[in-house]
Amino acid sequence: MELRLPGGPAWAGPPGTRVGEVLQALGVTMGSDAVLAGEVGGLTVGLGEALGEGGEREIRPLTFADEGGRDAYRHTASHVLAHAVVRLFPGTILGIGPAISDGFYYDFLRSEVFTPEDLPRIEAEMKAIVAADLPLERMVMGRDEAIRLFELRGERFKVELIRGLEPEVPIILYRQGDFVDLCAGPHLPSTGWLKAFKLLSLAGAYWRGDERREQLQRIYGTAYPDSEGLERHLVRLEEARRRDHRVLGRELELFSLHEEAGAGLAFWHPRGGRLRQIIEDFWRAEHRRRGYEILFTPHIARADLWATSGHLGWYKDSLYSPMDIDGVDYLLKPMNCPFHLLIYKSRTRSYRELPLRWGELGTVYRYERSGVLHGLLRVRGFTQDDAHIFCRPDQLEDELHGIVDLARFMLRSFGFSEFEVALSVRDPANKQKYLGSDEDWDRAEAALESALRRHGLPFRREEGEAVFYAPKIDIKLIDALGRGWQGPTIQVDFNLPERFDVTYTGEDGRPHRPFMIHRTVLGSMERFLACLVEHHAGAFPFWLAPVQAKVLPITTRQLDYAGTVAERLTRSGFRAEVDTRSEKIGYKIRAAQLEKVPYMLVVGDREAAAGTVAVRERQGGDRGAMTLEEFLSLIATQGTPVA
RNA sequence: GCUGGCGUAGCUCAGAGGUAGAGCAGGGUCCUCGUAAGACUCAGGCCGCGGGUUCAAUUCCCGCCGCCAGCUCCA
Repeated sequence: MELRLPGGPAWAGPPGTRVGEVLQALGVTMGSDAVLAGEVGGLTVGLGEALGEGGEREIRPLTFADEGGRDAYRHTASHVLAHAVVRLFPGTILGIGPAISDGFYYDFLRSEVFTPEDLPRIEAEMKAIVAADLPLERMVMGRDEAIRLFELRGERFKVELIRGLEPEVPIILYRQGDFVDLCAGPHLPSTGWLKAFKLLSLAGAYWRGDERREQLQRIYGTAYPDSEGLERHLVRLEEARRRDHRVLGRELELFSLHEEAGAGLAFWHPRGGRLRQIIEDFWRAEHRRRGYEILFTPHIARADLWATSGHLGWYKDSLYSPMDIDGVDYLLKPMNCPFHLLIYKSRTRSYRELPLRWGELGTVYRYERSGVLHGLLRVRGFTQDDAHIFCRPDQLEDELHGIVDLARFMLRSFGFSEFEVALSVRDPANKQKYLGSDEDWDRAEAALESALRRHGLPFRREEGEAVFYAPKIDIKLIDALGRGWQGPTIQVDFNLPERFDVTYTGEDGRPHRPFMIHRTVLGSMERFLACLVEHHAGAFPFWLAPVQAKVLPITTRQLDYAGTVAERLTRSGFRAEVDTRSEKIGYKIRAAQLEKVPYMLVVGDREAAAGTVAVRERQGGDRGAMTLEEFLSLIATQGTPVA
């Protein structure tokens, strides 16, 4: 058989040769900081794996920079973790232990609970296993034999896993010393290849993610080929903690949550309120510019309406209990769409008036289980930047294109430039479980896809991910730390137009069913604020900053002048405040800096006499004195976003 | 909802079966100062809520509420 490096030399030899030997013969350097695994015929293979039969194929060396190499590395770390745990805590039953995007975990069943104090002990044991440099031996075993082996060891989850495997799938086990695990691999050749790793946290997790099954204890960790990589990861975690919107939200007085009021209900403070108003004003103006109308609808409606919409059925877990009004049940709205449909139906619609683009900053209430609530990211009452578009089939693609364009424009304006786009479409093998005609689905999916292509946006096509009534586009924002945040969602809805029997009169004088697009750009005001806070680490760009300039008098002598300066700025439409405390200038600067105010205007006797301000930037420091007019023209262009 | 952890002043955190302390923040007085913390002083607490054990509970036990890390789900 013959193997060839991509665009490189070839190797020929007998089947059964190990991947590592082939790579070595081809002059590839292997090791923790070099090549960790290989890829043959599109499959990741461990270096210790013997190559099967096959014609001429490509062999690609994988390092930690490749997903395959990284996963092999971390997956091995998870085995070392499990090995250490069964050594320290005999009788522990193993769940599963995969590599994940930032590290690895392993799930364990054990009657006693792990405590944070156990982690260093387990880590120490892991280091011993690494120091012993135990080779990882890959074994293929008969099904019954494997089941017997794990039954003997009391590993009932492994037995369950094996029983669940398709008969033609080979049962692969990996052994390191006295530790054996069911595992498809691949792995590093030996435990000594692991260099830097750390156990990070403990959590509960259900066996196979099913809450009806046993709850296991999960240990999370991460691993890198060098301590610098691990250190960088830990610094990143620290940075994420530093940006936590729950902490910054309190420190910057943006919002609060109150036990007295109930979990998951947000209170917007004056500073947060300013920010929200700026966002909403910008949102409304941009929507009007793009042909949207703004609607306002109630917060409650008769339960019948939610029966018509179908929410009472398939959405009932998210609804709050009805309230009785004059003997009729009313529900708090979980969505705005039925209301917009009522407005649509308030009179007959002509093909001439389509598309209708109707937006609403609509506050909705959805029950969320207590355990999932999280700051402003997951709440029970929130304001969506919702809109519904009713259009003719021939307008669908342009409308979708326009929405994507609006979404990008808005997000760029708020400082986001990186996105991850997913297009969720039908499962082609299972078409009957979806509402709506084949033709409509094809049209909608094609229109969604072409809207993305026209924008040149790279996207992942996810078959079978669409909900039963709508294909959709989901756009994730990537923040300053590379984390993803759910942003715009665009759905073509095949359910509600039918249920509400909405129509328009076509050129032919006959009723036609319009397409209904459901979309949000920011998601919800609450979640978007959280996202903005974390993305900017609380240091909002000038146009969003709740306080744009803080006037800092050197002594109380300049209080009057400082007041004049602030007033002048306020009258020019900026948000300015004076620090009137009797403190030294260093103290006031520090305070303003911690408040993350973009501009500090220091005014002493010199400035008061000359009618100037000494400008200090949040980043960049002292910019020297300038007249108030000069400062106003400096900030004049910063009052609006630059998309 | 489940598992584990946590809940003491606005914030960060000490403390202990005999009913509480620090730093920062806040108020006051003094200082009037030139680019990241001036001095002194005052006030601030149903020790999350309810029940139990005890002579005595904020401390121990139980329940509830809330928060944190996850599981699951979603805007």
